[in-house]
Amino acid sequence: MRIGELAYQTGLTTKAIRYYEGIGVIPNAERKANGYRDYDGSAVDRLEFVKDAQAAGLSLNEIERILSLKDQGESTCGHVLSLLDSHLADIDRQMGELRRMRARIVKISTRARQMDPASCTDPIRCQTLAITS
Amino acid sequence: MRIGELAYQTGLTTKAIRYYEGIGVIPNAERKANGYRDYDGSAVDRLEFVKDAQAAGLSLNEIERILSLKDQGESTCGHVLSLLDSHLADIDRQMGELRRMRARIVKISTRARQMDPASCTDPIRCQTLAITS
DNA sequence: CTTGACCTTCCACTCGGCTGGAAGGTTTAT
DNA sequence: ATAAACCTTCCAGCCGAGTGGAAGGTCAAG
Repeated sequence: MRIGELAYQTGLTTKAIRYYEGIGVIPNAERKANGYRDYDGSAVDRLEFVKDAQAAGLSLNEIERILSLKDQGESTCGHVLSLLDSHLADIDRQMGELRRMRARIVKISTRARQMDPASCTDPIRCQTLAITS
Repeated sequence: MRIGELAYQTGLTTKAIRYYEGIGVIPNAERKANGYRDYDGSAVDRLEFVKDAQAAGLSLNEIERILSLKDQGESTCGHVLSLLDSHLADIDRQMGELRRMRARIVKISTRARQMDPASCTDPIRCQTLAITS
């Protein structure tokens, strides 16, 4: 199958597929006599894996690591699972950050809304945002 | 005060301060006879405002909008508050995304751990990540 | 024979928030 | 006199995940 067909089947663009090949997420494609890339069904599987892994929040770099381990025959799902675990920790960290940011904004808003609006015409002087904790 | 002193007082780098000036977040600095930038105390206030607004998750672009309104004398804390509100919505959206991602990873992990490890040596075939919902 | 739909490569650009370095000018201390 | 510690400008590059376009090759249908 040619790259356009593969793109159609996976829902990716041909650009993205070539990009993945360029950065090593998928191996260099076989070529037909005319130079066109030639894929078989396993390419679809591999790209679906890439998509699922991306949807789980893994970067292309992490995905490449998983797949290169696999290509060396060394990978087990254990590797993937430990990567997912560390990703889970990362997500929790990000959520904590967002929660802190949210709390800060709520605090600022609440305080600002309680102020006398007449005395509050300059956002720097009225210190709307000036909360450090 | 020169830019190095301002950087020291605000905890920013001189590079960052010049960058902020370049993109209009802070106004063009006064210059001394030798061409050096010359700041007064209000620059510290303004940069502290920028830092606080950044810590609240606003982009430099949004901060610039707030400050340019303020510089035109049109800004009230009301503007800032409505910006913060829309930011709150944005944070909630991001948190929802992270929650969904987290749930997906937990689901994948749980399922994968229940599989027979012996039959699970290829992350593509064992479909560790193949969850679409 | 030409049109259109494919395919190829390569280079540039996007977003945001800076940082690094080169090449030069100024001030202060020794 | 000279070193160091400032300052100036401008240009380049980083991260990630691609997208856009140019210039050209290939193949099938009408």
